[in-house]
Amino acid sequence: MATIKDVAKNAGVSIATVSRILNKKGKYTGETEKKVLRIAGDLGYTANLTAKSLKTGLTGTIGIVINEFHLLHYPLLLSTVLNVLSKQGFTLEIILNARLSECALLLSGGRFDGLLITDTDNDAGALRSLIQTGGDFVFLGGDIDREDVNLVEIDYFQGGYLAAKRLISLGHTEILFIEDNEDLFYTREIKRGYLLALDENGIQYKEPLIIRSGNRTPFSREMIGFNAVNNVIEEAYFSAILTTDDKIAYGALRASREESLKIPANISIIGFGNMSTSEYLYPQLTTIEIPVSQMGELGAEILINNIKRKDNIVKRVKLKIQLIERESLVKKPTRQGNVK
Amino acid sequence: MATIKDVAKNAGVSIATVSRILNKKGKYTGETEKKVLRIAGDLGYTANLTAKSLKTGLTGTIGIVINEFHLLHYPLLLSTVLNVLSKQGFTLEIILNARLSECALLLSGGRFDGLLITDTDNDAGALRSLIQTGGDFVFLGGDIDREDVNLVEIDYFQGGYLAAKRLISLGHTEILFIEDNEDLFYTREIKRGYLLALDENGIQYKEPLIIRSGNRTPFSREMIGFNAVNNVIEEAYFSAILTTDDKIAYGALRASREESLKIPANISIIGFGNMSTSEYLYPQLTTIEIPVSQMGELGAEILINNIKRKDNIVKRVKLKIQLIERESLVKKPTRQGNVK
DNA sequence: TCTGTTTATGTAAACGTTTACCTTGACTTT
DNA sequence: AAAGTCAAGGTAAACGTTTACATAAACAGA
Repeated sequence: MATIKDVAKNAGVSIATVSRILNKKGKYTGETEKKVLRIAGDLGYTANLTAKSLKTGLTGTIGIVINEFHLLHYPLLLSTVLNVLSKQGFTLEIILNARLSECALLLSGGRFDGLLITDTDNDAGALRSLIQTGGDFVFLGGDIDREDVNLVEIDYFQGGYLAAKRLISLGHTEILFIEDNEDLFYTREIKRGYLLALDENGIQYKEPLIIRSGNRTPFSREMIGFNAVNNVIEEAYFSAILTTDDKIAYGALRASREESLKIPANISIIGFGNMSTSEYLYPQLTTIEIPVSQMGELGAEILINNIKRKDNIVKRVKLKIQLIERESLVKKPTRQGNVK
Repeated sequence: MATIKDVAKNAGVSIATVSRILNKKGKYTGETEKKVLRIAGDLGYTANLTAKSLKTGLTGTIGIVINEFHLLHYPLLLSTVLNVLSKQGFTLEIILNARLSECALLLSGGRFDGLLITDTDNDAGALRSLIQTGGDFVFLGGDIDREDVNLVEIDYFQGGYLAAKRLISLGHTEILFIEDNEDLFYTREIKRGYLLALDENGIQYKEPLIIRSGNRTPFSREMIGFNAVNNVIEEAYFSAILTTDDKIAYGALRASREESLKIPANISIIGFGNMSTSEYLYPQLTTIEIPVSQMGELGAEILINNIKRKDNIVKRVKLKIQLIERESLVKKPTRQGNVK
């Protein structure tokens, strides 16, 4: 591998001159420039980015910490973040399954100019040492208590609340709630919204109507929804289903159909996440749209601004959520009992 | 930021000793070890990985080049690659939209120990200079002519062939083929398989039955499928649909239903990719399963072996593909004409 | 007591860059 | 012609590590 030294020697100039020409900095004649560039080309010289980073203290790399990579919205999040970053000349490195307590090490390890942190654990001590590093980072969603860190979050609570309220306004009072991994912050938030809507409307929460799937279930999300409906339908009546993931809704839909229930005539259903396919489903799935692209874009922009301009104003954004009404949502049927 | 020098000074030892203790290499007493570790902790010392990389020539980072990030299977590919790599102590950096000609620079830039390259362009010159870097890389799929590079690929051709053959065996002769971006290698391969199956069975290919979506369509994949059916159904009869993506199939399914066609009674449909939700669709979608996890796993393992053991045996794997038969596939209906 | 071996630690070079500062020579100004 | 300015390019330190080699002390064997 040719180094700047080799180029300098072959061109008969000092390495300083080569560096200046390659970085287009400082003064040099067109003649030496041509010579150096030719030699560099002949030798197949490529600058060693590690050495450059060591000297300049900049790597051009952003790390993104992700723990639940299987989650519905991460592909979209990643791709929007990547787009913003690559336009600004940064690259993205994915850090899988890192606790918040490891983030301080990551940030001070010199490999990243900044960190995007998703769905992390709420660990006050770890957060404190992360702040102490003096490095730049932005949380994308998550259960963060402190007010003095950058955070772009999604109002999941509002999503659960809106969805449940809409169902109630259509006359539904027995609403089956099928939740995802209960360790996840967003799952808890959606449930909180659902329960508040019930409470505000004087609806008593009935026992088997909340399905917890446990935090490390071996089942797919679709299977969670499928099983939930199959299990509950024998035990209790419900006229609507609220889920924390479109995929759960797909499973619930299938199970309902297999019980010969007509959707949405017998059971209305609301998903979460608005997968691109949900609009084409039969029936088209009513769902909560979460502004994942916006979160990624904003987060990446805030981070880059912090890195480049070092403006230290803390940015906090809470993004609103939208209910997309489609075919799977109708008024509560007048007949009682799960019709077979 | 505390450096190894600070630790050495504070502990009253040389930086060599600190380095030895921190890396558990060479000899030292338990006493100095304790002292050094305490000081390092007090100072909040973290090793600078950039400096370490410069010295050792190893970064512990693998780059993965991805151009069509929106493709169905990349999330799964990424997550399996990440799993293999993180178990071996490597991290993954995503490089978006890099032509093959840029890969040589990436590999010799010193930032990566190796490169995984997906869906790249077929550029013989670029490939030659990539090989010349002497660095390690593995292609994951793609249109690679040369036999002397590592390649894990999926037999898309076989997928298209199998699917079409199965449709033909069920009596279908008018098969609507809806394809994705025709710039993509896998799209071309699937079509090649489809055409061979037609040919082998003496079926004349009929004009409007191949839908090309152009290479930079602004439409979603679902919309491509939806539009295709809507446009062709007025012009020509078909009893089966073959697509290059499950999402296209979702759109085609929806459009067929809106034309009051019963699926699969009137039209059989086969997707590509086996999305997790496709099993729960109504009707359950028959589809081609592509071994994406296996490709990622194998590719990552081959790359790591090359990096660690420097065994230079070229590895070439072509992974077989499987037809998953589900409800959306039946015999050709006896009645002619698109029934409304 | 001398020699040889082992152990713990220090010294300094090296990895490949960037850049502050210095030198040289040419050109301008008076 | 002296002094000043400027352009072009060189010198060498620095970034934070690792590690080959050197050194010194301790100890063993004779």
